[in-house]
Amino acid sequence: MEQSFYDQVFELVRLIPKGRVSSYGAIAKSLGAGGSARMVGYAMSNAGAAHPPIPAHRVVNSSGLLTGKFHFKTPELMQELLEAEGIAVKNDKVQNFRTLLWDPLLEL
DNA sequence: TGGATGACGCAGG
DNA sequence: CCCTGCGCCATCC
Repeated sequence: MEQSFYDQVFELVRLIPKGRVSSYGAIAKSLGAGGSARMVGYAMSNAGAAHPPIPAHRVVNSSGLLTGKFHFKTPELMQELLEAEGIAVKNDKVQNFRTLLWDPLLEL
């Protein structure tokens, strides 16, 4: 059963280590779809409905901005989840993003 | 089958 | 640093 891009995204996102973050672009690229970063985000809209919960809060845009926070149950939830894992967030942006970034291509 | 959609990325001002 | 516009492309209806 061919797993759609969605499913591949879900599985990869679930592999993101606690206390680390990843970006839509990095995920898309690791799946061999460099230009479809938007699809990654689009896939995440299903994250809330997906069965094994997906740590979508660990996925931010290439700048470390919490662009998808409005898709959570509450806009504050995303930041709170990140801070609960030891990730500093300021002004909707992940601090030390470059350091915390988990690139599947490099670390998997 | 075709066209709209979108939790992005990058370049330019 | 902030904002704007354009391109990308799998999925949905």
